[in-house]
Formats: sequence, C-alpha cells, structure tokens
Amino acid sequence: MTDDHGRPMRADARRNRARVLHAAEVVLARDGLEAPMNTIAREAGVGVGTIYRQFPTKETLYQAIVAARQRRMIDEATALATADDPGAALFGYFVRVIDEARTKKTFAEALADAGIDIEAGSDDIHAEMLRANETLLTRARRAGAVRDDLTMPELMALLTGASLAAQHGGWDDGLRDRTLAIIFDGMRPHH
Amino acid sequence: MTDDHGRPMRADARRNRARVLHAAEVVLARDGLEAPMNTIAREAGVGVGTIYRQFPTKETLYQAIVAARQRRMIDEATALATADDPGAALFGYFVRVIDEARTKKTFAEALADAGIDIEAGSDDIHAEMLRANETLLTRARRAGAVRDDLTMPELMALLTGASLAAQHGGWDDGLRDRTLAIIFDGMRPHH
Amino acid sequence: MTDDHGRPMRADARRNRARVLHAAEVVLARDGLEAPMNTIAREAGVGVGTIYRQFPTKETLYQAIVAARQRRMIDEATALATADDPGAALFGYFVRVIDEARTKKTFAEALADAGIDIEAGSDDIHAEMLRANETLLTRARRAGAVRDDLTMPELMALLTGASLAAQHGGWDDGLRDRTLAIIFDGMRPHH
Amino acid sequence: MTDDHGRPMRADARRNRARVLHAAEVVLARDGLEAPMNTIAREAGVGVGTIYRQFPTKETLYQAIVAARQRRMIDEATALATADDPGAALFGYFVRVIDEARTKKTFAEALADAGIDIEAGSDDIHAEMLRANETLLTRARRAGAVRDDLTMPELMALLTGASLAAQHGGWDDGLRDRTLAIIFDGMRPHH
DNA sequence: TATGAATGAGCATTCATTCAT
DNA sequence: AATGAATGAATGCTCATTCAT
Repeated sequence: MTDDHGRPMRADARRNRARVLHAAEVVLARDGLEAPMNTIAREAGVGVGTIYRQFPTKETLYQAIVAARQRRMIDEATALATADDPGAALFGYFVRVIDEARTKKTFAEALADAGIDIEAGSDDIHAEMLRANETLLTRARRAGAVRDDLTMPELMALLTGASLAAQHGGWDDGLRDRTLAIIFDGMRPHH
Repeated sequence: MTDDHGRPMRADARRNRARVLHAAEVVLARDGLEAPMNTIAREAGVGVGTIYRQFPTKETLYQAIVAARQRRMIDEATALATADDPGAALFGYFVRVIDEARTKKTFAEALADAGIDIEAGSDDIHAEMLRANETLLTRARRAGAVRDDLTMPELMALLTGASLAAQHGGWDDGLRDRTLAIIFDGMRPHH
Repeated sequence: MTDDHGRPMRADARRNRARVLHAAEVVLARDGLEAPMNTIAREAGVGVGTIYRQFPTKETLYQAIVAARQRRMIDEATALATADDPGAALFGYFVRVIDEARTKKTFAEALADAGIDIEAGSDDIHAEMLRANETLLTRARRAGAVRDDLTMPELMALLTGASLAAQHGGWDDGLRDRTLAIIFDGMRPHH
Repeated sequence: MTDDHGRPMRADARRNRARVLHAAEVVLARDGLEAPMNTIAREAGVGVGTIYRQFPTKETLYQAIVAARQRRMIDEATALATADDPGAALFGYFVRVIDEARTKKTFAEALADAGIDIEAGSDDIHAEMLRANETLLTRARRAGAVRDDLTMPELMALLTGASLAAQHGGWDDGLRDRTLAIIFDGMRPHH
C-alpha cells in the first residue's frame, strides 16, 4: 500500500486505514448508507479528519469497502478457476457471492453496478472481477455444466438479482438453498 | 377519491394530487429517493405546501406511489387469474412485473419489502398483492406448469431479485428475455 | 357592530364573528399563542377564509379577543365606580382582574401591554380601561382606603404583575387569597 | 468546563460557547423567543452548526441561558444568607431579582416556571434556587422582618409577578422603587 | 359570501467537508 | 499526523395569508 506520493504508508497510517475500513463496514451494515461520517469515526476510534486523510470523500470510502470485497471475491474466483469440476466451481462461487451479500449490506449494490459496465469495465477492479467471473463461466460452459446461451450479461444479471434479493429480503439458509436450486436448474443445459 | 372527512375531493385538489403523484414518479426515477420535496413540487408546478396537504410526510408520498403501482399489479394479476393457460398467466405476469421495475424505479424496492412480510402481511395492500400472486402460482402448479417445490417464498425471491436487477442494471429487452428464459426454465418441472 | 363601510353587519356575519372569537379563546387557552389559524377555524366550524374576512390578520384577531375582555373589565369597573365602599370596590375589582387572568390565558399579557402606554393611551379601549381604573383608584384614595402615594403607574404595575404571575403559575384559590392579602396590605395607608 | 466525555473543552470551543450564550441573550432580549437560530448565529459570528454542537436543541440553548442566570442568583442568595440583617438581605435580594428581570428578558419566565414546581423541584438548579430563597425567607421570618404567614409559595408568587411585570412593562428605577415599596410593606408584620 | 386548497417564505436541524489546534 | 470544532448549504416541514371554486 502506498501513499499519494508513491511512498509506502507509515505503519500507523496503514493501521488507521484498516480500522476505518472495518468500522465503516460495521456502521454501514447497522445504520445503512445514510450513516454520518462522525458515527464511523467514533466506531473507529479516530477523528473524522483522520478518515478524510485516507479517503478524500465519503464516496471514496464506500468505494474502498466495495473494492476490498471485490478483491476477496476475485481471489475466490481465481482459486476456483483451476478446480477439477468447473460446474461445481461456478455454482459454488455463486453461493459465495450471495452469502457475501446476505451479510455485508453494501456489497450487493456494488456488484450490481459492476454488472452495468460489462462492456465498459471503466474501473480497474470491476474489470478484473468481470474477467475472473468470465473465466469460471467459460470453463463451466465448455465442460457442459451450463447451457450454451448463458453468457456474461445473463450471469451478471442472475448474480446481481440474487444478491440484491438476498440482501433486501434477509434470506435465511433454507430460502437461499431453495431459490438458488431453481436458478441453477435454469442455468443447466438440456431444456 | 374522498378527503379525510369522507367528502368528495374538490376538482382542483384531485387534479393536483394526480400531478404530484406523477411528478414524484418522474423525479424519483430521475434523481433517486434523495430527491428533495422542492424538486418534486417544482416538477409538479405546485408549492411544497400542496404536497404536504395531500401527503403529510415524504414517506407517505412514497407509499402512495408504491401503493398505486401495487394496485395496478394486483389488477393485472387478478385479470390473469382466470386465463385459460395458468402457466402462461404466471410467466406473463412475471414479465409485466419486471417491466414495471425497469421503468419505475421505486417499484422494485417496494416489491422486495412486500416479499419480506410474506407471513406477516402487515400492510393491507401488500397482503392483497401477495394473495393475488399466490392465486397465479397455485393455478400454475396445479396445471403442472411449474415445479411442485416452487412455493411463495421462492416465487417472491425470484420476482424481487429480477426486479431489483432489472431496475439497477437498466436491462434492455434482449437481456430481459434471455435472463427470464433461464429463470423460467428453472421454475418448470422435470429436473 | 358595523362593517367596513359603516353598514350594520348581517346577522350571519355577526354570528360568525362571535363563533370565531369564542373558538379562538378556547384554542388559545388550550394550545397557547402558537396555535395555527386552521385549528381555530376547525374549532369554530368555519373555514379559515371566514376568519380572515372578519380579522385581516392573526394579530387583529388576538386584539379583538383582548378588547372584548377589556370591555368586560371596563364594565365591571364602571359598575363599581359608584359603590358605597370605594376601598372594597377597588380591591374587589383587583380580584376580578386576577381571576380573569387565571382563566383566560391571553388576557394577562394584554393587560401588561396596556399598562405600558399609561401616558400614551394610543389605543382607544386601552385608554378607556385606564380611565375606569383611575376612577376606582381615585375614589379609594380619597376615601382613605389606600395610601396616598399609590398612583396609577404603581396600581397598573401591581395589577399586571399579579395577573401574569397568576396566569403563569396556575394559582389556585388559596394562593390567590394569600398573595393578594399581602399586596392589599401593602396598598393600605399607615405604614 | 468539560465536554461530554469529561475532557476539558478546547480553548476555541469554550470561547465560542460563551459567544453563543451572550449572543443568544442579546438576540432574545431584542427579538423575543421566536428569534431564529440563524440570527443568533450571525450575532455570535459563528455558523449555526457551531451552536448545535454545544446545544443540541434550541430548547437546550434557552435552558442554558436561564440556568446561568439562576446560578448567578443562587450565588447572590447564598452570599446574603449570612448577612447581619436578615430582613435587608431578603429585600435586597428581591430587588436584585427584579433588576435582573428588567434587563434580561428570558429570566422572568424561567423564574415563574421555577415557582411552579415548588414542591416538585424536578430540575436540579430550580431546586437549588428554591432552597437558597427559602433560607433567606426563613431567616427573615425568624428575625421578625416579615410576617409569619409569608411562606415560600407567596414569596415566589410575589417575586414572579414583580419580575414579569418589570420585564413586560419596562419599569424604570422610580417605578421599581415605588412598586416594591408597596409590596415590601405588605410583606412586613403588624398589620 | 363561505370554503378550504394552494402558496412559499421561514424555521429547526443535519452532516459532508474544512481547517485551526 | 491526528483531532474534532466550525462551517453553512441543504432538507423536511409549518403556517399565515391569498384566491379559485
């Protein structure tokens, strides 16, 4: 991690950055997106000014949270990209994404936003996530685990929809399993 | 339409109520839920006070918009409840709901909220919509058009997810058709 | 009672005026001076417009209420002006004024305002009330019932203070009697 | 002066708190209780937000002003509690209270409010002021400087009434002296 | 003439962001 | 570098007053 001038961040700065990020996740999940910066600062045990040093804007802070999650998802996708069973890999990844959305309120919307720039891929990390997803999809398709006409836009649409619904509706484990079972059946070939 | 005392509303009041409702739909779709009441008032060509006469709270105004849409959906569902082909009726209704969400931004979230109180049904109109949906689902299931283990919670989850995704992602006609094709396949029997 | 053009008021107009005045007294005593015109209108069973026809301003309405009370007080003072015992007349009048203030919240402040323009007497009815009070005072002084150095300014100051305190403090009968006993003792000669 | 967490206030914060308090006194005396917060802020030379940081509510600000005055009065009363002449102490204190009311418009009403909860004494500072007053009264009564049947309720009634009248009527020094002379005579024994 | 719907300036309060300490 | 006090634009809502019905 580097600062604005390319120098590595001081240890305390990096520690503060992590505390802020964590506090923001907690507060956003609890109070929603309208939560004031002061609340986040208090939760983090720092002054507001410290947040603004790392994140010039509330917007920036949110993006950082989302980016962190996307990075985590990318890592999972990457790990699964070489799995033996490409179908199981894709479906397993799908479940992981939905679980993330069920827990961390901010993630689902961000994912939805990412889906929008499918072609654009304006943002680096968005683009990277899309690439990782695409790998999983392509492998599953080639293995015959999903239908041929399931392409990235539809996958992102399904992923996004399920995430948003899960977050908004407070899905429990049972509802998640039963709903995804239906969606997964629709994704498979031979209909 | 009657006022609080059961008297019929004055002509100008009814006209203004409609203008406000319409303006609110336009503004909310354009600027999001954060749009100030003043903007809605300007769009409607009335003073803020006029809005507050009909809707004592911003919240109330939103609920009125949503209620109007839910009523429209209930009407559609009711009309389809006696259709010859129960499967086509359910799937056709599903498409209509998603189209509504694509156009009118406020609807999808409200639908999602409705899904939450599936058992509760606290709100009258929510409950009514759920009942109407349930009729369509039951008929389709009895006709063998959808799988046996597709019950209301899953239907609402799918409906909600697709609506939110369609709204958020700005689905075009093609994406809508292809995505719903997958979901519908998942809903059908024989897996 | 005449209208703006000097013509006698129509019967219904006079009736409405009375209803409004009464409603305003009730509402002001209940909700305080901040009470909205709409509340007064509802209490009176008329539209706001009707109030504004009689009283061009909220201020005007309040003044009318106060004027009515002052008139009543003037009548009492006038009646007592020929009483056999001038001392009893003045003290009895004092009690009546305080009782009015205890019941009708708006009166005390108005009385206080009246006291201010002791010399000015800008307003007709204020001036008239002051004259009536002065008559009672002068007779009592001549009869030796009150000390010689008790003149109008002090009388108004005492009357005003007791009224405001009674209104504000919610005096009960006992507190009224005991407090006025002290004040009256102070007003008597031989100290 | 400490902040909510027990830490000493920053120098600038304390300075601003004082400026706000002072500005509020000035504005309230000039424009009445309806004065907008923005006016107070402008008078204080700070932004509105600064006021709200110290006083979460308009109400709170007013209470702070009143509390400050009550504290000042308590101090005076306490100082007089050991004076050689208990009668002079009580009467002198009475004059001081009235002078405060003549100058600082908000005080009189607060004093009146305090008088109401004579037994209740719900509020700490109210209760403390009442106790201080009671000490002066008891000493004066024991010394034979005031009549035996003058107890706290009557004292508060007289104090309140004179304060409200002085504030409302804009008493000058002469009127104050002559009116209080009458009241004080009424408070003395031997009638 | 009476009604009450419409108006919009005005108010208390919040909160992202800046900057003195 | 961190802190948190200060800022002030922006927002939801109220209510005296006007005016179409």
